[in-house]
Amino acid sequence: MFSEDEYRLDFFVDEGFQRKKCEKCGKFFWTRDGTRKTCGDPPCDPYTFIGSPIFKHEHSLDEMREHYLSFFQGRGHTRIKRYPVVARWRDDIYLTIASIADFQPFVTSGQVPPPANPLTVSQPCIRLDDLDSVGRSGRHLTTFEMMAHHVFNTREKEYYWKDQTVRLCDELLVGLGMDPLAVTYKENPWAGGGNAGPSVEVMIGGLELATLVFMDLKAVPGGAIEIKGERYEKMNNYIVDTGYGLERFVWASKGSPTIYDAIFPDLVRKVADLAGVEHNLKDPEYAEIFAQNARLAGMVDLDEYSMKDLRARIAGSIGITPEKLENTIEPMERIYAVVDHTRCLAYMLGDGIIPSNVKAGYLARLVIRRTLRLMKELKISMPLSELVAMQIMRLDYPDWKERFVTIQEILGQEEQKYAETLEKGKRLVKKTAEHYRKIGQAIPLSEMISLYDTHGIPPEIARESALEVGATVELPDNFYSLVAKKHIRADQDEAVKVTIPGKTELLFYDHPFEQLFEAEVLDVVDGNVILDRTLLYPEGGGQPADHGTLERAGQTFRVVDVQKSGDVVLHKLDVPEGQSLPLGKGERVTGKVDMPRRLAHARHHTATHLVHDSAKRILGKHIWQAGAQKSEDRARLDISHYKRISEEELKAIELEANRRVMEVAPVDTQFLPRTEAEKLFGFELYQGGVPPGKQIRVVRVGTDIEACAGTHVTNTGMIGAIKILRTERIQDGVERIEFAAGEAAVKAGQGRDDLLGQASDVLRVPAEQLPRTAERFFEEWKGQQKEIERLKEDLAKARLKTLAGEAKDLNGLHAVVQKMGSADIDELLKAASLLAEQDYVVLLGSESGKLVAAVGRSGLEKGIKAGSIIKAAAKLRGGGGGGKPDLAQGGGPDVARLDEALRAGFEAMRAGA
RNA sequence: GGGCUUGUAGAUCAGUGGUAGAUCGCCGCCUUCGCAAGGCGGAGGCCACGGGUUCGAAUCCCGUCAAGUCCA
Repeated sequence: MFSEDEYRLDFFVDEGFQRKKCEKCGKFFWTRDGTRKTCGDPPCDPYTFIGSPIFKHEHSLDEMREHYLSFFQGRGHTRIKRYPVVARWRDDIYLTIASIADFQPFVTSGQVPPPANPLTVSQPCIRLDDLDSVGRSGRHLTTFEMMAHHVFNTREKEYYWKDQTVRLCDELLVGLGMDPLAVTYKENPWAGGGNAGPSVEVMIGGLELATLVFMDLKAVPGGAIEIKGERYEKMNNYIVDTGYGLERFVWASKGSPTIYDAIFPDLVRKVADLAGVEHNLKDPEYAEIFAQNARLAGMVDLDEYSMKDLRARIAGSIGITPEKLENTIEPMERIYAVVDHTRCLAYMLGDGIIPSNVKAGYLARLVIRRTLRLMKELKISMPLSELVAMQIMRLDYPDWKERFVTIQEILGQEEQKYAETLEKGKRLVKKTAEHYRKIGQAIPLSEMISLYDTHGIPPEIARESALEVGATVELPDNFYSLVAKKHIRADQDEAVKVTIPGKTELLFYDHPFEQLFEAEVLDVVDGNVILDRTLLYPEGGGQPADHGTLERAGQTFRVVDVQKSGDVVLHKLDVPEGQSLPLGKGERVTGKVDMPRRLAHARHHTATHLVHDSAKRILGKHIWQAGAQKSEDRARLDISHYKRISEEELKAIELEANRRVMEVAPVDTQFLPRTEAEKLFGFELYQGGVPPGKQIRVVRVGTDIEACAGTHVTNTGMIGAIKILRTERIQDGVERIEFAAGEAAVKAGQGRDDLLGQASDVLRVPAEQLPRTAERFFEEWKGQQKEIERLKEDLAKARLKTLAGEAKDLNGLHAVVQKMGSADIDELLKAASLLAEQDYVVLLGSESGKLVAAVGRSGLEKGIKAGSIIKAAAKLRGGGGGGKPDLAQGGGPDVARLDEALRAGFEAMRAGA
């Protein structure tokens, strides 16, 4: 917790603010209003701005954003462009959830200077935590713009801190026409993402318009300060992190019943029209329903209160029946949600998320499917892509409009895919429901969970289908929030890295083709040699470690692995287990790089950049690298793409990549300050993940520019050739391309020639005729299989008479026990079953070890079982058998003992009869 | 990254170790002026692929490929 001193600002004193304790929640707040007793935050205070706006003039989103940014620009801040809503520069979150997320982790940690200081930005953010409340509460959104001014102070230079931050905020609000007595600044310690600090919430009319965070603590185990159960200590840099809700500012300026009516009234009207819902806010009684709904929903958390209770309270307070309230409000809730979700999708897809069953793509699919369900409930038949198009058109992003064809295709495909999943699901539910109806039970919850978990059938839809057969299921109100909440955070690698002090000079960047180097042993750690300088490349960026040797006084040691740890490079030597390292501190060694291996890696690495660039040209701008791995004889590149890559596309990519090889284009590498590199080349730099540090290495191969620490050839011609080997779909929305470069490409081609050669040898035709010949052989083979089948049938019929003639009497039954030469199991089965049809008891055996028994009607009546006959007979051949009472088969490896087996079988028949 | 599920006729699916099935669709014949419906008959299956276990595998086990889905 923070003391009062943290919040006692000159500004508050100058302006005559008083610090008070809220009589409802007990929190401290600052106000100019001497009579105020509560903190201003619901539920301590209700919404009062609905119907009576906080600001003097109505503003649209664009107007308010511009007003805000130019306000701060005029007060010494640099306006910067928004970041994408996909947090590609982060590995701990998928989506940009706040403006400060743009600057984490490297700017906030002080490793990298900010793009400007102080700065202002309006950052679109996506949060899916409260997905279920969107549309219902009147205030929740999946997508919002967080307007912000940020300051990154250090011990050396402070721009401004708490006082000026609050002063600017107050000036902005007063400038917009706020009543100075209405605002409260509520004290609220803030913590998140490994940082913490004091903060104030800016409340007016019950609405939280902004949060001003003063981040000056970082999480440290055992730190001196405790907040919300975590230990923290002071940072050397301290950051002003503000967040002003653009949409809330617009809402506050209009005082509309809901935030949705304030920020996109045009689209709400359009979607309402499509759904055939009359939405007339000019009707005071009608508008009051939504206003009251928003006021009361503002007071509660939908997780805690059930919707039903809330509805009853609202209906009571307006004086209408809950039914009327529901009929009025429910369709509009869906319409609001559709408008909100389509804006969310515009941002997600516009910024390049490909829907998938994993990662950020899954979040996109979650929203897509939710929207489709809402549209279906509203009976809107328009394609989803058209609704998203409307959102894109009202935003000023030209590149999105350019990319719309792709977005349209993606959405169309998702819509179709979901329809198929539901269609399949409904059949499955009906079958399941049918089963439980027959045994007179309701469908158990476990079954419903399995339907959702395994087959993706939402419980509402399952219940609907099940109802047609007759079963009910309970469904918690916040089902989807629970799902999304679990999704929002990415995996965080908790592996604690021990940094080893010292620094190894990396020689391979400046001298990529030198083989020999002299070095001194700095240290030996855990069996690894640390040198003061090295030419050996440590594993990283999907490129495996170099191999080579270290030599000392005529003794040579093989280097089998090279890893980077902090600023040092560890060389693992091939030393038998249990033996200590033969090298010691301070010794001089001569190192040598295994050059063929290094070159193979370099070729594959540069080739990876070319294949990536070609894929982008052929498939579209939505292509991002999702991973890559190189080796000596092949490399693989994973790219985001929404459908399988066709043969033609693959060939086009291969050709395009090889054209770049033939152009013999130079490969440029340079170290640039991170912020400058980002400014010059954008986030497309980060294809292979985000490298740490101030300086990043930028590799330019033709039109492809990436941040990359790997070793490359110096021009594309050195690659020689690129041969694409195959593609694989490693996830929905991620395609893997495998290819070989250089010698490996030639060898891969030769390998394929070998396959063709071997196949043509077998069929004795030239390779050109292989497809035709193979097809002919396959067709002929199928025809012959059928012919054989028919012949066996005929053969069995032909033998029937002979076999029947050999029948022996067995207590009034006709028994046939015969050897059938080398007949196979099918022939035996056919003959035996034909005989059984004519009421014989049959046991047939072949020299190949097979036995078949069959029993006709009379035999069955006497209780003779074919299975018992077979078991007795097969036992003699060292095997077993079984089947149904009227037909059984068996056999054993002891093929010679056919006569004995038949005799034993006959005995079993006699015993049964 | 992990879990679960699936792959059988053109389509949808039965088939839990013993001769591969149903429905729809397709073809032919009957009926009709013609069409639909109906009746009769027929074609159509490397049971995804490769191994293993077994006398015997669509079925059990392992692997590969393809697909669906939930979660991190």
